[in-house]
Amino acid sequence: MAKKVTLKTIAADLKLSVGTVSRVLNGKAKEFRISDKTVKSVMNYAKDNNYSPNMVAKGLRASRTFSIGLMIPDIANPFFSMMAKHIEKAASAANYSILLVDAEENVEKEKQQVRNMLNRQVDAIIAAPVGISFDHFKEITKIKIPIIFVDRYFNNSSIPYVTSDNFNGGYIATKHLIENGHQRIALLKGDETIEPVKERRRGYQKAIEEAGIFADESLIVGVEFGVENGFKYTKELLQLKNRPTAIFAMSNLIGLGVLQAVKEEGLTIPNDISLIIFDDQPYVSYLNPPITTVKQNSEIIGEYAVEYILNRIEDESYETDSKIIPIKLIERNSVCTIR
Amino acid sequence: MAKKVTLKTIAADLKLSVGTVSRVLNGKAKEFRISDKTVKSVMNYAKDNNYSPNMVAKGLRASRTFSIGLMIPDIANPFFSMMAKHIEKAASAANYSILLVDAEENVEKEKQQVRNMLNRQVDAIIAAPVGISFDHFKEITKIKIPIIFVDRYFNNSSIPYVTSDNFNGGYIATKHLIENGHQRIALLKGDETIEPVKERRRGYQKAIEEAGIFADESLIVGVEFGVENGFKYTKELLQLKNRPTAIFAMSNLIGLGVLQAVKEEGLTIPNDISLIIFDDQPYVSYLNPPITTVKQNSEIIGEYAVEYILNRIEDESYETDSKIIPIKLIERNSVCTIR
DNA sequence: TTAAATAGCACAATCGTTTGTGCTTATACT
DNA sequence: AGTATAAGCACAAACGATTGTGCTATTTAA
Repeated sequence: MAKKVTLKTIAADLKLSVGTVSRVLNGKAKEFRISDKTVKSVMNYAKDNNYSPNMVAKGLRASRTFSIGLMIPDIANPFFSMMAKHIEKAASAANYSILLVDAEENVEKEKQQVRNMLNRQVDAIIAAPVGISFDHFKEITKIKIPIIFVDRYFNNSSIPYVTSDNFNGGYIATKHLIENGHQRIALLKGDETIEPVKERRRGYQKAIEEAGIFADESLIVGVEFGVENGFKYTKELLQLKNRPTAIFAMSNLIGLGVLQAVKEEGLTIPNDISLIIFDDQPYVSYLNPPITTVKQNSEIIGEYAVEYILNRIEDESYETDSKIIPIKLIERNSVCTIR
Repeated sequence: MAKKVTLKTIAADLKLSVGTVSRVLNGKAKEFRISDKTVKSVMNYAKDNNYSPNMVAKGLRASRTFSIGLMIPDIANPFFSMMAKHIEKAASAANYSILLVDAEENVEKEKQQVRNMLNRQVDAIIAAPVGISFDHFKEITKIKIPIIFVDRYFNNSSIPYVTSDNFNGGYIATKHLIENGHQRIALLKGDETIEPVKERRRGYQKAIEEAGIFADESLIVGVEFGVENGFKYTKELLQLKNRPTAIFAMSNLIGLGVLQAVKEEGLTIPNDISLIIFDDQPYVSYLNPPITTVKQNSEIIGEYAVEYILNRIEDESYETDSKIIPIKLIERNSVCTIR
């Protein structure tokens, strides 16, 4: 139990004042004309006993902790864990640490933990919010700490966000299906209080309209992003007398549910039914068949988020518009051409 | 910019001393015989202005931050993100926060960030270490803060760990293959400086020996946990004049690489070659074919780790043996029976 | 030779808490 | 009436760092 070496212990051992030691260690020796001899001795002592500053003391004094709160609805979702990875990478490169919270898609935990983050004096918050309500996030802006939403966001809020081009994603996926002759295209969506879900749906609908296809509302189903949701509604869709020829799944998890249901029904993709999944994951190219997806760029999203945060921390008046990151259609073999 | 409400501001407004306010807020009013009137006024003021304590000040004073450092080699790996989820859940339930670092499988970053965690005065560390060296972790024990390894660990260290029953995992997977008539079973492994890799290999070898099968060393290949590694070595295995009839892949990512290579070679699983993957993931049952896997229980691993940490924090003398969590063979359709 | 300038530090306040000790005033006891 | 006892607080130190100001001794200038 080597006794902690602090400025105080250094000062005592060297018979200096803690102020002097602090200045030396912060490279302010010249500025305060500390003698070279003193500088040397402090430096050596620090190296030898490998002193390193107590960040919480520093944080208290500076009201600045060099930490960023990261609020994620489900860190086990590969989309989010990928994003988290890039956020952590960018943050640590700038000497910031990440305080991670998994909100478990639960608004109450989210509220409570946002509070906790503030009590811990994080310098900023990056969040993929869970639900509808965001009063707890508004409070943050009042306290004047930077915040940005990633992936999910709120339209009726002035808090900036970075997200994928969800509208275009919905549009090109649907259009791709239409160009391959599909007319009855099911949309298996998530919770529609979530903006990206609305956007993807808008894109879907625009493509349908443009093509002059009958917009059958009964083909638009689903209530959340999970596997079960995808499974359950696909089952229902497949019972329809006038069954869809293609399904557009709004998340990788929903896509997994679709796969299972289709399989259980003894059907095969793409022969019996085509499928496009929103969100590309490493494993989808190994599925049977490899699935055509809309690929989001979580790296860019993460990097942009911390870039914004960092700028905002340095300059309170720094402002940007929210950012929409382009998506890409990755064609594989889950879409068949009709007629 | 509502001015921060602190003990000081409360004390000033109520014309009390900060000490008194602190005691009231910490429920020590009786003990220090603070009058009911004072208690009421402080409580009300606190509610109305929703005071909540500055955790960094608290942390400085108490040398206790209620935070746990979580060091993960690759948070985007679904196995780790799942584990992280459970760790965060258990920790936050106990009012601890998680400081997350993605070491990027890089020992240097790991070292540096362990240091950072200590500077930030985390109360404990949970780590899935990256590599061979662990001097930076030994230092931790000297500082007397609790630490536990998860998944990966070091045998020649007294630091406790929770991990899967890797030996048995390797054993039953290989045995399952043998029972299905396989004699030439390839082992596609990760970096062998990692203990779990050694264990899985030992299990594999025991099964081979027990069965009295020729142990062909040329069937044991691979150097790390990534997709490319799985791809590259599978290609090589498939070039062999006397090709293996089965592959046992040591990680989900290696498994993906195997899949790709097998596909590129125009072969199919399980007809041309059988496959078992160590580590079950949600998507594997949707692969073509669904893959037989060895399932690890990341939930238990995560929960046990924080349980240990918490006990250790409360009681310095608390000790447990390292824990080996049972694994399970999940049979699907990637193993064919020979003869 | 004396005043001014500079070198080289020490001192103390501060950030927001917690906690040991001490100081009044009021009540109780004899 | 005089002294314990207790009630109800205030004061101040401490955690580890940063930073504005002040103090002393030496050097320089006049």
